[in-house]
Amino acid sequence: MYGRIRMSKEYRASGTRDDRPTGNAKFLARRNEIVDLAAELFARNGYAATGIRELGEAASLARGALYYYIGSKESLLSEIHDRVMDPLLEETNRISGLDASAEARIRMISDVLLHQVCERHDHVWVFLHEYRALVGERRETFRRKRAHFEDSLAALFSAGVADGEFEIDNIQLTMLAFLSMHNYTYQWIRRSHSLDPSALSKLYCDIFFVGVASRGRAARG
Amino acid sequence: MYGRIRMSKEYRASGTRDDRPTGNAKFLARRNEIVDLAAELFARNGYAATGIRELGEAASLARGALYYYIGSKESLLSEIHDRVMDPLLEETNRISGLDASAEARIRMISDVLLHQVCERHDHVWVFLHEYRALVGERRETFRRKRAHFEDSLAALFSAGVADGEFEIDNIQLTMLAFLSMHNYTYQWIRRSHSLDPSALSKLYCDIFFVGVASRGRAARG
Amino acid sequence: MYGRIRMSKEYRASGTRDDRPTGNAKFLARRNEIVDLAAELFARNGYAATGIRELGEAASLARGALYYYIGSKESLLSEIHDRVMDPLLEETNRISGLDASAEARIRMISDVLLHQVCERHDHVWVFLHEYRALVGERRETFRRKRAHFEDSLAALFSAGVADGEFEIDNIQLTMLAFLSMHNYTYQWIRRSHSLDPSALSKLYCDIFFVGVASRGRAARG
Amino acid sequence: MYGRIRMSKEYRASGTRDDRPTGNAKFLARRNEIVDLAAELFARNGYAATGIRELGEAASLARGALYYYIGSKESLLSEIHDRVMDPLLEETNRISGLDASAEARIRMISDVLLHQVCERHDHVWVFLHEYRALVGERRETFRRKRAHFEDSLAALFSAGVADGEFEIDNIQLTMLAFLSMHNYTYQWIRRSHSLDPSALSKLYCDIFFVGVASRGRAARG
DNA sequence: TATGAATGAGACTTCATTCAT
DNA sequence: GATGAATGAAGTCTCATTCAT
Repeated sequence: MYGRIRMSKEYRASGTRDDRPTGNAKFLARRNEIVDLAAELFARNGYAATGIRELGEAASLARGALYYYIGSKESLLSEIHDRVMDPLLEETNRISGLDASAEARIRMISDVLLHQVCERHDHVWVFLHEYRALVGERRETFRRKRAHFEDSLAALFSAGVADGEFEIDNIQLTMLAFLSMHNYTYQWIRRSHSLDPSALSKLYCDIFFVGVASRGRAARG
Repeated sequence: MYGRIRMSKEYRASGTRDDRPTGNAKFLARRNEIVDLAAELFARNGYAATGIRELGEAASLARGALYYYIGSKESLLSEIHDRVMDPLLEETNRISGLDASAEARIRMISDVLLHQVCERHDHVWVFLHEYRALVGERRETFRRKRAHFEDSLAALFSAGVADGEFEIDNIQLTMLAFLSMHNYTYQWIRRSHSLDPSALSKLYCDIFFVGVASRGRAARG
Repeated sequence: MYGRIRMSKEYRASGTRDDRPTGNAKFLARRNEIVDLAAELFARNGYAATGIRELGEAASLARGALYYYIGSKESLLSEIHDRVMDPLLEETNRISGLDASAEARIRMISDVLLHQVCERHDHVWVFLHEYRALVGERRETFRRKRAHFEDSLAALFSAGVADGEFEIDNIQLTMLAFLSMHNYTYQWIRRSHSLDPSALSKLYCDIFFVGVASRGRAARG
Repeated sequence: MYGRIRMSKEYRASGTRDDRPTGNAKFLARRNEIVDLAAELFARNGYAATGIRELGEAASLARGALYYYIGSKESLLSEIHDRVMDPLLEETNRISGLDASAEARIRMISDVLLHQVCERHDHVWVFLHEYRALVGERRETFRRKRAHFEDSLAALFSAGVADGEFEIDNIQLTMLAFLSMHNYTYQWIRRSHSLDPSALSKLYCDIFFVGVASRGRAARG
């Protein structure tokens, strides 16, 4: 809240360069650790409720030193978003281009999604739960990437309809239903469940494509 | 020369009572308005980011007067939770006891859920998104109610399996899949969609019971 | 603190009369009860820490009605002071004028003091502990009365010296020592001690006039 | 868009540590100054009536920076208490163990007490007047120390009786009379009196052991 | 007589962030 | 690379008091 009013270093003079050694390997390694820690704390306690002091303590770093690495609290949040969104988009693009049935490709994306949810649970939590704390340009960038992902997914459903694989009235809503089922998973899954993401993906997709009603399955035997 | 020592309500000697006229109709009406306003602001800006001052301005009430009505910020949050959870539990209990097929009863609950999501969108947003800001006893109460709801839902799926209506391997996960699809809806639905909740419920349930794959539907005629 | 800045009714327009029926018997009786309650609460929790709300609850009176009786929080404090100081001064004046030895008269004042401390413990606590919360004219009035009392007491010690009863180097300090011993008693005495004030007075005065050393007493047989 | 959720230190997850460098010399020196200032303000205006803002102004420190040093207002009060009680207990223990008559040792304690009252008047005022503002564990700790001190003093009076030095009926009450006389001194003494604490101690003790009555002294001459 | 609703100042405290060293 | 000290705005909440009804 404060950071929005006071002009932070990162917004200072457009065009001036940050003096942080963004290319240095040791710097990046340490920064990575800090982002991981931040994701953990933000996921556990919430972004707003997690103080910079707390993060410093977790990283065994005084507040001043911490800022050397992070720039600002919000840039940390932003980085966590990128770490989820960027690999997801890459995979989605790759899968979309594969020569496979729409269902097969959607199943692959489901698998990717749930692997992320399970294996990078902290990051995904922050990504799905705290995105509204991003403001300005960062928010817009994130919104665009998200829209791109949803469009790709919707395109696969469209393709399935075009190929006669699916019978769908409302592509957009169906895509959102699919995504909802996957996304909300971050709320109740815990690593301790030691749930196999691929098994969960199969469960979701079986429901989505075939349903749970017996006569349906039986008839299809 | 002399000042005051503040004593928070939490520490006030037991036996002292709040002077708010909890039974008065006008008081309750005004309080209702304020809770509605709070739900709107919490949903739009987030619970943590919404200040009491902001709420006071929205209610055209000085801060002191505001507290006359609300008790505390967290009690406001708690009330919003109750307003979602209590009717939901009541309906769920009623529906669970009906003499109807498991599928029919689950479809009814889906309908209730989505009506809430659409028509009390602000409250539901707060309920689903900000529950972790509750602490202590309030949090525990809420957790219990939520577990009770999930158990009721799981019981219906179990009943469906017992009656041969459904083929389900993992009741708990299937219930969670069903709930995930519904719950996450609060994230993307907007009243402006002017979406019919019942139609959306039907869409979700058709997917859930029959799936979207064409051959499935075809086979079933 | 607030009352010092905002102009309260009692200070409003000099010359205008308060519209409280100060002569009405029922009014005065109720007011008396309230002052007693206030003394109890102020003594137990401290003046600053006792809220008007608390007092209202103790009196089963809404805040508005309470103000009808009390005028202001500080006027309550002032009244408690008067209830201790005024009888004390009266008694002191009476005793000072008696035809008796200085020691005898001082012993009588000691007795009066300790009866007050024990029997009006709440009022005395407030009187001795919270006098600094009085401001302006009230404070000055109180200070004057107190000085008058101390002067009367010092006069008795002087008389004792003049009569050859006492051997004292510093009258003022000796008077203060005497008063200190008595006054501080409010800190540790409790009604539950069911201590006889007269016995305590005798104990104090015996110490003060004869001391506790054995050879002294022995020598005096 | 997003704000913070405040978490008070009291509720912070155990394991997190304060970031105040409690071992640093410069930090401690500055802290000392602030505690001294606080004692002065608390003594002059009362604990409840002294605001943190006021203290900050006196220390030429913004409120945020002030909290860096003090932790909380009550911890300041607590520290002031310790600064009085701890040396007092230490001295009392030392003196109690000396090989001297009970009267001699009691006179030493009287001397220590009055030196504190005169030379650390602000601290002692706060200690004797505002102790009830301590709550919870702090209050209990303080109460225990105080009881320990009183027990030590009572033990000396007992020893005096056992050795035939004193004639005392009620040890406890006599000890309290002695203490009352000393403690209440904080109320009327001012540094401006430039009173010699040792002289005052002698005055008190002479009264206490021998009394002020002439025939007593004469008889003992 | 009594009440409920309102006021607005001010209480203590925490926050993200900066900067000289 | 790192630290400790500082900032100042904003946070939630309580207070004594008033006044129309």
